[in-house]
Amino acid sequence: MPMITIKNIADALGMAHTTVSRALNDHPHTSAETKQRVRSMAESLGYVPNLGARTMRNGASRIIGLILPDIQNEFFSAVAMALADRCAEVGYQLVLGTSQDSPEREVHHLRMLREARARAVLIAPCGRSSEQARQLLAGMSTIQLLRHDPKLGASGIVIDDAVTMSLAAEHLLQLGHRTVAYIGSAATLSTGLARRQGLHDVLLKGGAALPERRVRLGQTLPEFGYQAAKELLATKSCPTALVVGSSRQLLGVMRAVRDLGLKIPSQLSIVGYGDTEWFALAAPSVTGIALPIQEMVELTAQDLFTALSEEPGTADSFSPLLHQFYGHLVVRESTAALS
Amino acid sequence: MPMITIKNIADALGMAHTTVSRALNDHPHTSAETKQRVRSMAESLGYVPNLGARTMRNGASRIIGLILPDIQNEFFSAVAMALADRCAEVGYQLVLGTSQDSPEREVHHLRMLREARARAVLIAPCGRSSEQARQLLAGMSTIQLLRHDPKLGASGIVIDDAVTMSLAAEHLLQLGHRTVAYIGSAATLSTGLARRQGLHDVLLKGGAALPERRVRLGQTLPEFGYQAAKELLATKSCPTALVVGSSRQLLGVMRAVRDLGLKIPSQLSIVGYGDTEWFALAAPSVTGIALPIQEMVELTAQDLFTALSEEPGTADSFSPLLHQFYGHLVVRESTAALS
DNA sequence: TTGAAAGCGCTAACAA
DNA sequence: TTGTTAGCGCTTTCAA
Repeated sequence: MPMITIKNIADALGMAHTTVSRALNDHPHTSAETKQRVRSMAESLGYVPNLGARTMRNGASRIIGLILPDIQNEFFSAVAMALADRCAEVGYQLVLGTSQDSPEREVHHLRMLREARARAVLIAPCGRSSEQARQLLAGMSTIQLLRHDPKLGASGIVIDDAVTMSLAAEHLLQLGHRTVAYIGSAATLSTGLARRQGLHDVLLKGGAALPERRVRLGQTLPEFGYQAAKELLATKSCPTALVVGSSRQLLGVMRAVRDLGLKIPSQLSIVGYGDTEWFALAAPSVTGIALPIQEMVELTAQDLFTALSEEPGTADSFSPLLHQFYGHLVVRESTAALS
Repeated sequence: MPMITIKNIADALGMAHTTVSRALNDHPHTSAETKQRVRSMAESLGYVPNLGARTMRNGASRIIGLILPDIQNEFFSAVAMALADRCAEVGYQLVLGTSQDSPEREVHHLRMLREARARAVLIAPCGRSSEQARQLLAGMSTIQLLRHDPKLGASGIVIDDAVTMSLAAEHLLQLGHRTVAYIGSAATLSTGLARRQGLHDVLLKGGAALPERRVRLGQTLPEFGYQAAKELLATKSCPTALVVGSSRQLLGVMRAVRDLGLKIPSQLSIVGYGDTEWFALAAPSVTGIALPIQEMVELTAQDLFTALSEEPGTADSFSPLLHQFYGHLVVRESTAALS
């Protein structure tokens, strides 16, 4: 089955292929009759335009790149879902790449996107982005998402993790906790750093230190949470409260707590970062910090369209702001006053 | 910042652009010295190949299309994640489209993929795929995934939902349940139909009918599960067991059960389809049917590469089989013998 | 081993 | 309103 081109249509209709092109693109100076004839012929021949040719001609494709560390994370998958919808609505295609927090993978995807002449790139930087990544990004309209790396540009749509995480600290201080532990994502991520910092600072001010030995940072996987929780909770100086910076890690933590036979919240209070659907169903239900995902996605889509409506040449000029969002605490059964 | 082309490189080096092309593509009949000179010049000029031009020239792109109903579903997001990795490994780009179970959206994505001359398409059909979708798919290497629509081709990688769901029926019969209700996905989906059928047939054989009035089919969203559960459990002839065909719906069901103040499992046994991570953490923990997601993804990737290694012209000839997988029951606290 | 020429499908000037 | 010509960047003949 050979691909039909505008030339085939032109031949079949005995006209020039440029006329066909104009008719298909609804060019103003074209007779209504021609348009009609061309379109029905295109239809009956099964014509499918060649995006590659169009891209070459126009110098830009209709591809939007989305680079996320991971797409199992409900946070990221919500973003991917919403953006996929929005892109389709305006006739763009979404190319998805997962970096798995690896700078090499990140740069690979950026390179491919550049090769495809992507119209814009949405990226949650891996935290150790290479110089090459910076250069590649510099040539494309970029929106940083959920995570922010100043090296890659000023603009971004993020959560103020320090302030948001401090809600957990205040909540626990209020309940009388003074020995708090933390499990979270690696310090190489902007989020990992800020969350820990926010927790640390407020706890300290409240007279509760967060020493290294009660902190475990690592991959946002259930497995890491499990290991870290086992380590932290097996010590003699067992903390009275535990904050977990990633809902994926929290899954593992809950399993560990169950294995260790710890009673929540009487023996240990737990606060999770995020507010995944299962938090309310867990035994006991988990106190979490709800994040305004929908609002962030909304703004991202808006920024994206602003970027798309600008000249393809002027990269990164559309939105030089860092938008900060804030979460709110949702208290459930997993936290209680220190008895 | 203008885009560098092979012509620019050629000019800078005083050679023909064809030589540059050959050097960059590691063509056999090219001197090692030329290759070296060309490559370092390409590097220093910041050359980025134009995929559009290459696509036009070759008649095929390096794009893989992935069309899923939804990507929040852990089932689908696991697939998307794994495939994104695999595609990147072999230098392909993954274009993600979400159909939201709408035939129109589905056909839109297929059309765009065809326009982009996608090398292959992986699709979980929406269940009411249009004739146009069939035609578009016929021109591309296709692998049906997780769901199967015979209209769109014989091959596919799916779960034998009827047999797998019958595990739930057997389990409940064994526990003495005879009044079972079912909440699941729409009958337009191959999965929706098969799951209900599998449950129905085995229950009937065991002397427990599954009448219409104890069945609610609809969208795989928590909200639908919530409503459906409220309806089913508020009746006088309240069932003693409830099977839920979608883990997303189950989230809503659990909320409804909690709102209604029903005791699980003493007043109601619950079996979920799938075995999401939170099943083990819920209160009470949920009996589920674990599905071999990883194995399926593995096979999908394998089939995909077979397809890629074949001639671009010969669509759909690579894997004319329907691979069926089976789940297994994981018994937890939410099911108990009828007292 | 390299160069010259042609053409992939499309659109934008310009001419008719 | 339509046709002619040219060129986007690349690879593949074919010739040198």
